[in-house]
Order: sequence, then C-alpha cells, then structure tokens
Amino acid sequence: MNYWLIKSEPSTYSIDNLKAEKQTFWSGVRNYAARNNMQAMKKGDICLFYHSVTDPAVVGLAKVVKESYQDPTTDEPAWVVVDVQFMKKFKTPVTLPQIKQDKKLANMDLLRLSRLSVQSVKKDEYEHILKLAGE
DNA sequence: GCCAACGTTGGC
DNA sequence: GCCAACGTTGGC
Repeated sequence: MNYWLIKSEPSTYSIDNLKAEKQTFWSGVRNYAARNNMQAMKKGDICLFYHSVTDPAVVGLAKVVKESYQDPTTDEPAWVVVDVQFMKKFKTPVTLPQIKQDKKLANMDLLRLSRLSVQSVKKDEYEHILKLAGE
C-alpha cells in the first residue's frame, strides 16, 4: 500500500466535484515525473487530495480504483490516467502554512517540489496529516 | 498581478 | 550534449 498526493486547482476540479461524481479519471497530467508516479499507483492506494492556488490545503482523500491506462483525452501514448474514487472530505483541511510549520512534514515533496502535481507521500507523513485533520 | 522555480524546447 | 530562452505552475 502506497500513499500519494494529487493536486488540483479547486476552480478546475475540487474535492466537491469528486464527491458529487463519486469517481473520476485523473487526466491532464503532462509532466513525466508526475506521469511516472501515476504509473506506479496500485489499486487500493490512497491519495491525499490537495487544492492548489486558492487556499492551498490537503482537503480530503481519494482511493485508486483503476491503475494507469491511456489518457482518453489525448492520442499521445506518453500520457496516462488513473481512476480515483471519493473517500472523504476533511472537516478540517490541513493548510499549506500548517504543513510548512510542521517539522515532521518539512521534507514533503509538496514543499521541495512545489510544481509536481502527482507526488509520493510517506506512510508517516500520511498518518501525520490525518492526525492534523482530526481524522 | 507578480515572481521564483523548474521543465521543455530549440539552436548550435 | 549544452545551455539560453521561454512557458507554466503555484505561492504570496
């Protein structure tokens, strides 16, 4: 079981969109590092759902329900998507300033590689974020 | 709206 | 294969 963080601008696709839709394919990734992470995702892995730009914060959880396959929004074989299912929306989002202040989370890719849209998260980082969210 | 970081492109 | 120019992302 692995943990990931997937980013979205809430004005484009928010956790509420996912909640309403229940499930979606995660498309639009056009970066090789992010693509490689998606290809490494396994069914049952858990993704932290992160809102970027507007009130940046981890806002909930999604589960990988289908492993990577050709991105249906492009013919280019380089790009893939995964299917993710809504799990939960945090009552208390874990904000970026909170993550920055937390020594345990200081090495997260989120802070080091702020532009990477699909990142791997360590188990202890994941568990710590859940704790901060009060889950 | 600005700007830093960084990935990608293209000239050589 | 290097590196400058450029475009995009995302924090503030």
